[in-house]
Amino acid sequence: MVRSELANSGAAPKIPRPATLRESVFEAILELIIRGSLSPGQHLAESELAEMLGVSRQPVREALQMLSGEGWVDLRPGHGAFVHAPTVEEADQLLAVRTLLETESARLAAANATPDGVARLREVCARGLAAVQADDVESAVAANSELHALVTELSGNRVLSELASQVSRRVRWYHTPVARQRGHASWEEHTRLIDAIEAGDQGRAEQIMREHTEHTRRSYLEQRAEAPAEPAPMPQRRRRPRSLSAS
Amino acid sequence: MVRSELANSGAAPKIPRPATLRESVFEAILELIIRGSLSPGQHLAESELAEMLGVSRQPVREALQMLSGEGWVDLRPGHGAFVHAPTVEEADQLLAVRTLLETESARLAAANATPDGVARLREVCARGLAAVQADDVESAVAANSELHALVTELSGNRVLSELASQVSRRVRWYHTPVARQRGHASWEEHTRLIDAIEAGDQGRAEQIMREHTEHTRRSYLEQRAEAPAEPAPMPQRRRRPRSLSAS
DNA sequence: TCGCTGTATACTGTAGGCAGTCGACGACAA
DNA sequence: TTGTCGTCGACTGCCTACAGTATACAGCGA
Repeated sequence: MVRSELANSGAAPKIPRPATLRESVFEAILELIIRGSLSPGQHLAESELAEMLGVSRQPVREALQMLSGEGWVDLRPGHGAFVHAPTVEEADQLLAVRTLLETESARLAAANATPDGVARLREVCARGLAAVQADDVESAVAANSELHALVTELSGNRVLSELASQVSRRVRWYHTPVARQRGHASWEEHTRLIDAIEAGDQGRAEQIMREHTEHTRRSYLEQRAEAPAEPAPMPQRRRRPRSLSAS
Repeated sequence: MVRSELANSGAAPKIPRPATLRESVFEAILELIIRGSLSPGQHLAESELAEMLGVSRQPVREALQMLSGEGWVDLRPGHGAFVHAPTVEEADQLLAVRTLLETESARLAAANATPDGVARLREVCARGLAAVQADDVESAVAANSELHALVTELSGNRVLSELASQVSRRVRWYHTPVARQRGHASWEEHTRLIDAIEAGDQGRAEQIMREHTEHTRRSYLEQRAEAPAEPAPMPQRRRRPRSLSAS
């Protein structure tokens, strides 16, 4: 049977359709989480998601497990899946780990830098700067992720790179509002970082990356201290409001 | 229907039966991988595993995905699961990441040390030393894992702790032979580490842990340089030898 | 009015089965 | 002999269905 294009009904974002259904579902749900259509703590009923996306429960189950593996949802056996509700403490710890991983990545990238790698860094950096100047926050955030991922890749340690990417993806979830504030300053730091990498100066690259990520971390915490957190991350399990989309 | 105790036929290790079937299956397969009953690169047919463990394919599928999330098996869509075959390079990178994570853990543990935490460390350390003196390698390795896990836990950063544990579990896979060599020296380092943590000396704790893990890493690499690696990690997909157990 | 118990409901966990697809092997042609 | 095509087998991906279980609500008794 030809697959029915993941029924783009309602809030379900359309997707380019990767290899398997479970991957499509994975990305669809992740998109819903990142966009905020599914709020933290919300219960995700398999059958509901399945119906909404036009597939059976099986690929939904598998997608939820993939999401659980990356920390996006919590799986309580016998109770189902819940959108992960990160506490301030956890976010802080996550950002600390990110600093650790990316700092080491920067150091290694400086140690192993190639002209080609540096050129790629500069290209992404230019794109990011352009986005900031055009006030295009979304593109700027995307470029930021790309740049950091590239640095980890250039570290030459694939295990480190994958771990860092995974952590960074989660960080990105609550990163957008911060990016809005910092804009230019952040990209100026990026430029200095690339200079250090190009010069092969491990110590400086390390130092810049540490300050950079720590700066982001502080910004996040301050911002969150003002806006005193989400609407109580308690396990919501209402008698289904008949629609998943908003909440 | 009452579950039939995961048919302990053949090489399948018996298990205490956790909450769900997929977790049981997860642990059973993991055990088989760690013990070497399933060799790196080997193709894992779902139906075969299912039959062997006395369950249907569904929980096997889900267990395989969990294993894939932790890097134990590779999932090639449309082709199934293969026992992950780590190259020397990957193992080296993994050990490097482990050094990074555990070094930071040690520093934080020293910063946040409590008398209770230190007491727990000493207890595990004593057990490890006893095991080494009794020439009980398996217990020594287990105690070693436990000790390192405890250090990360005492760091106070749960994200870091989980990440480190995950990495360490994978390291442990090829750790046993190394442990055999180092024995005493390793536990002497542990003792000094605990002293540093107790004293709250972050720099020293960090330093000791770095040297300790780097030492392990070098030992592993030397050892693997001698015994020139596994029997060619190529995707084996033979016409099923009618039994999974050995190879 | 408050607490407990029984019942109904909805959801998860698991089983079994079907269809599509990938790879291997053998036959045929150059 | 070598390269190509067709057939066969096996396995994965997905779907449907059933059983078990936890939760919520209503009714009952104190």
